[in-house]
Amino acid sequence: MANNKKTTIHDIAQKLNVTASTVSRALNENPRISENTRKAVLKAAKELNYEPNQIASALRSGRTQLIGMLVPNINRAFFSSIIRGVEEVANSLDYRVIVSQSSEIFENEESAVKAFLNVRVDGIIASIGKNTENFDHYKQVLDRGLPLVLFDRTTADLQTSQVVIDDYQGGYLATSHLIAQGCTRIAHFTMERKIDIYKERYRGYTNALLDHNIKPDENLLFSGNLQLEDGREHTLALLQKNQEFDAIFSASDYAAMGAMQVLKEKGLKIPDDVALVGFLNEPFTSFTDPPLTSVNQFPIEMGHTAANLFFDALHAGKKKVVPKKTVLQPELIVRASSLKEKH
Amino acid sequence: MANNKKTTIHDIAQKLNVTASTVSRALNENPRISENTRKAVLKAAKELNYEPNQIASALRSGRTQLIGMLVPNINRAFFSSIIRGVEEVANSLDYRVIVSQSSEIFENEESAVKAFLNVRVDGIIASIGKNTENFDHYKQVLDRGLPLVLFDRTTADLQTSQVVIDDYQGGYLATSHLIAQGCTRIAHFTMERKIDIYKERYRGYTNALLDHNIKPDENLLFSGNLQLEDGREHTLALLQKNQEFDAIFSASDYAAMGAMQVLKEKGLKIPDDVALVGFLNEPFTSFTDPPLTSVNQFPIEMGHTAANLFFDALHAGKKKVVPKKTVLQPELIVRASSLKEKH
DNA sequence: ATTATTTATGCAATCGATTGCACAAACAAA
DNA sequence: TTTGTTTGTGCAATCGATTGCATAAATAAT
Repeated sequence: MANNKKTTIHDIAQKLNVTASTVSRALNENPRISENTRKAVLKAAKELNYEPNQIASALRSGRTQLIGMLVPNINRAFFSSIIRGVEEVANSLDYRVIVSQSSEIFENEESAVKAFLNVRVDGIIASIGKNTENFDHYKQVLDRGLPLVLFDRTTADLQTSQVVIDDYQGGYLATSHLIAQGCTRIAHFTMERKIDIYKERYRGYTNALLDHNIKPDENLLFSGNLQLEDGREHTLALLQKNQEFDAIFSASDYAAMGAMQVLKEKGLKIPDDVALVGFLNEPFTSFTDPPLTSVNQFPIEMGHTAANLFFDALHAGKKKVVPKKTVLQPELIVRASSLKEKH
Repeated sequence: MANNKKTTIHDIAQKLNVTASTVSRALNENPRISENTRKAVLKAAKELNYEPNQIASALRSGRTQLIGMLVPNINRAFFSSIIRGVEEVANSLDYRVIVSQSSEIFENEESAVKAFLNVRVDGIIASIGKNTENFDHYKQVLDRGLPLVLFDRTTADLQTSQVVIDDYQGGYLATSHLIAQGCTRIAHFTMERKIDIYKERYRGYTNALLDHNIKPDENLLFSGNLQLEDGREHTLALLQKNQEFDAIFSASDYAAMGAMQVLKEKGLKIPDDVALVGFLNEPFTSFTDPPLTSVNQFPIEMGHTAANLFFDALHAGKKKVVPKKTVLQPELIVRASSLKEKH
């Protein structure tokens, strides 16, 4: 049973007294092959335990059925969920996903893209690193006529399809919700970056305030890295400056978590003294005490969308289509950290 | 600048009036090539902006520099961290990782392995699905002489390298710690599966009790799916049965989280009334209130180890080496949920 | 100076499938 | 019957790099 040599289309051809071309066409459902030979080929293929060599196929056809996927960090819930989403769609279409991470390091990003091109992936789905300002490696992808889809962290410098969530709307939803809970002095934790996402969340926050006739107060605005420690520091600063505040909207769940810790340490009640809203809907948000209200970005859906955009571009082929930009609507997941008793 | 046609070794060869063989050898640092031509080739390659076509190389050489990696779920912290670990080692050696998930469905596992073989990966690193009992697809991998490394969820049915953590030791550490905190009535949440890992944790639990002259009590043992809801149910059952207990060691953080919720709802103090220890060290464990003591499995290290075992097997080549089994030692991360004041 | 060895390169087959073009056979139209 | 189409296969080149074997040139040994 253990055929040591893998069987090729030539073996099938020989067995049936036809040529490899015929076998190849039969296997690829080419309409020019008669029903009889097609069946015979399929039967022989099964008997000989034939498995196609995708490498050989790829070399000749130029199609590897591989997608290169680049994320900043594989083991961040948001990104791993997006990978999952992409993988689901890709596998169902018999494509495979090669994953690399940049770890937010520009050189890694460059070399990963180069490696993808060397293995001749059929295209790339990527999220740009935080510190990336040069996009030549991505332009090479486009120059080769390969599909490139950017997600979450994108740039206007590249004319290509992208999928993002409506960060503005996320910020607006979160802030409006806090206002609806009766909060008027709402602090905001943000990050200053090239990336637009934080600016958008901030803009949503500001506009929500203005729409409800609340004047934004610079004293309530804090900029940092949005890690847990940053959240702690911002909150301590708020308390020490003796700033009056009754809510915090953090552009990241981690910083919100830091705030929660400090507030509890200081004996403040959440949400009654200070209501709290984060962003990302990290898995841990439902396990904190109180559970943390947050903005869901639907990462798996985002992965599906990215994959679909990818295949749209792939099937469009050479006829350059107008790049599509899909904006997903976020959802505010209200939990106890911001839900006050009726007032 | 935009060379539309990619340059090949033939272009380089032509430019230098040598043959493609020479160019190939020069690029692969074959010692039979003179220093001069090597340099000339390298220079010309750079000038012509040459990028190797790995597909062509793979077809001829039989080496794709691709590793197929199969996990139950990409977006589980434990697995995504292992992927990260594998990826770090692989990329540093110029290998790429193709990721697929089985979602614990046997058919997916089978077809993923088959797909890996079709793209001619150089080997596979995998964690077996919960319900997998037939290992023929993995045997095919071994039959082809390809390296196969199993991690975390393995089986004795396959003669191949594997890396696991010492689940027994994890269970023993956790339980001993609770005993050291003065607990004597320690409940255990486990799961009944083909997989050994839960049995081992349970065995560690039992032996730790026995070693401290505590008689295991069947009334304190609960079996389920170890999800949050299971933890809630088990805890409610404990309370309703009016079982005396002063600690819970759950084989999963999620079930431990369920226990924490119920205990708090019932007004019990953690750890003073009931001390709590989980397993996995999920990211959320440091964010609960109180933070949850848990057993760290070092997933990134596990990924590194799996990758190293993979490359060991790969370099060993045909000369079948004895499969290695690496057992990583887990670490108990003590947090407030189990740390009592001095007593 | 002649033979033996080493060094550097070329030749041509090969990996396994795909595909444009040619062509024979079968069938339809006139 | 003759010409025109359609249908089903074969031929042979091709994708781009690798590699066993042969060989010319350079060097060492006798």
